[in-house]
Amino acid sequence: MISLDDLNPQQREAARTIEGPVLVLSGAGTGKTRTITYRIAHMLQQGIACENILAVTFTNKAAREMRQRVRTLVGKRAQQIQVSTFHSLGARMVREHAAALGLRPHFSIYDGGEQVALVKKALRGISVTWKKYKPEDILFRLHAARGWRDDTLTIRDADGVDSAVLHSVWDTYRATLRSANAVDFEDLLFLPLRLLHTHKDVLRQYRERFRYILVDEYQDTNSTQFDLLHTLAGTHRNICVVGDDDQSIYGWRGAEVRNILDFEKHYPHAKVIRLEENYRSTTTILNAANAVISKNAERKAKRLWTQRRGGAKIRCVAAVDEMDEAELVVADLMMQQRERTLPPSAFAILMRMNTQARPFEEVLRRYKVPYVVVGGMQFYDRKEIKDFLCYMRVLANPQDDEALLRIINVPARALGETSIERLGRAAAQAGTALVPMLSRAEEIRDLQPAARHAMAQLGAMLETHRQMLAQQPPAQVARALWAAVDYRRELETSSRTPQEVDERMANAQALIDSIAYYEQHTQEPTMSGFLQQTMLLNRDDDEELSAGKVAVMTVHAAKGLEFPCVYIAGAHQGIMPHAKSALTATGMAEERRLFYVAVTRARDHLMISYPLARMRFGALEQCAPSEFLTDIPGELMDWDKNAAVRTATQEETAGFVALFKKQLAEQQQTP
DNA sequence: TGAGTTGAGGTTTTT
DNA sequence: CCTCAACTCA
Repeated sequence: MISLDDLNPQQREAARTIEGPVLVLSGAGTGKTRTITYRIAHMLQQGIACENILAVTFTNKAAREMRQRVRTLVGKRAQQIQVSTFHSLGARMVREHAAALGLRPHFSIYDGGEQVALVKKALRGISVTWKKYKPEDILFRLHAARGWRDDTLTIRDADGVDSAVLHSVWDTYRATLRSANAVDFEDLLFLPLRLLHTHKDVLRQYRERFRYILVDEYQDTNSTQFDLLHTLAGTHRNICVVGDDDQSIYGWRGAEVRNILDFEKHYPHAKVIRLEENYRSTTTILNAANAVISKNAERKAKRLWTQRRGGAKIRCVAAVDEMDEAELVVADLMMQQRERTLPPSAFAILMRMNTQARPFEEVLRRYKVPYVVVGGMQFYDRKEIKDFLCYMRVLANPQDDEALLRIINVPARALGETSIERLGRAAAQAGTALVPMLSRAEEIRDLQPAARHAMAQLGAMLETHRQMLAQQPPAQVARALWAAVDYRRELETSSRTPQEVDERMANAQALIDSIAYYEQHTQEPTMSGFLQQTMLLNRDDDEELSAGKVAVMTVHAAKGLEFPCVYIAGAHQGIMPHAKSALTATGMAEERRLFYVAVTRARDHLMISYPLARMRFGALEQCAPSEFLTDIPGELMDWDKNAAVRTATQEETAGFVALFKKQLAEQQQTP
């Protein structure tokens, strides 16, 4: 049994208001997850059935955490509650109604990289070079212009891009997906929406089932996600959204802050609850954060406060260049660590871009400070993992031409560009996908005998294992195919050391293990089921890997996290705010929110740094301190040590750096 | 097919 | 400056 008395009055109000639309504005560190989980537990106590609750998040990690925490509150029956990401919910709906949406059951899901590849291909097809037209940009425009009813484009503002090009690319893109029996990430939201609007019975069924909807990080929803939620919540309007407009930092990806700002317009008479008591940071840090964010014009008024008094001042440091900045930060970090006997995991170094991490990595490595760069090369980004998954995709969905093209000559089978092109032409003529055409290689006239043979062999191998899939569990088939593929041969040519070969083989092996794991935890395991799940599960929980290490990451990656000691690096004009975003008012507002998110990650200590000059495009460039620094009241900051933030001369800073380095050297000698 | 060369471009990236 | 990708020649 849980008691809502454990919550503060506002949290309690949020947990207790079950019926009707509710907007919970939860500032950073105000116990959002706690409130949500208590709310769910309370709903169950009120007799609401598990299966009538739908909780939607953005990340798998958030979903997992929510499920876990509800479970500790209410026990095993929590498993019955549908807690999922937008995309996994969508994938499930698409899977359950594949036929109605014109898909065959074992459809593939194309990720961002493959979407870009398709756009490139389409552009090449109409001989448009993608110098001026960046594929990512085209893709963004296409998805923004797409209507969910059918796939027609409504281009309002082509803005420099030839709309005929957009239409042409779109047609090719859709046709390719269709013939590959594949969907892209956006389809996982669009197709459910279309389904609900075209099949009233299905709509009724989902509304009946999901009578209570809860949405996390609502400020990050895009217009499709909004429509989907709005459609599902249609008649009952039992929708509770939780979010913080001040932490909306994904506008560039299509997130609409307006969704949260206009919630009361979309849902008249909605109850609005503000969570403003912060349980994370010191007064100093919160006051600084409040000062920065209050400069934003359009926002839901709120002011974070805490019962924690005072706190250390925010330190501000200017370094000579980026390398010096890294030295200063790491030196300080090591001193803090010693003085306060904190583990490395108590520290985070936050930056605007991944590329800024380089000097920090170098210095951390030099001083043997354990660290992780969060968001670098991910497990699923590795070539061997992608190749493995493509082999499995080809098995599960023989129409998946993209997957086949990736692995058709990996390991090398002497199938070059021309042979592949001939295969493609023959397949197009026969009106079939590439995989079935492989087995009919002898029908392809102009093929070299060697290529013909290689194709027939590959086709036979794939066909054999595809048939195995009908009788044997997926992990077993995966193991068999992987052995037959002789991928080690590929690794031996592309790896530098024998250890690397073993390591990369082990990576692929780990995937086979995860198929086995999936089998044990799923009622009707299929290869395509595994793949669909895996495609949506990127950046795996590297929590174990990151335990006990200093976290180096972008501010975006740090959202939702907290650390006793935070360093914000590269806090200068051009980076924070970023020059490209500072051009528009909305961009600027988002940069400010980003800085706000960075500041509010800190529990106790915050140090902000920037280089006075940095190498850029080969030339040394002067850096001015971030304009956001001037918004922090002076009494909260400590910059008298170096006076750099106002106008440090090179000499002043150089002197400071020298002093700091000397201190560091002393530290090193007495470890 | 693969290594070497040239040239452009250089934000963030939950799924 | 440094990286990535397209192009080029052996």
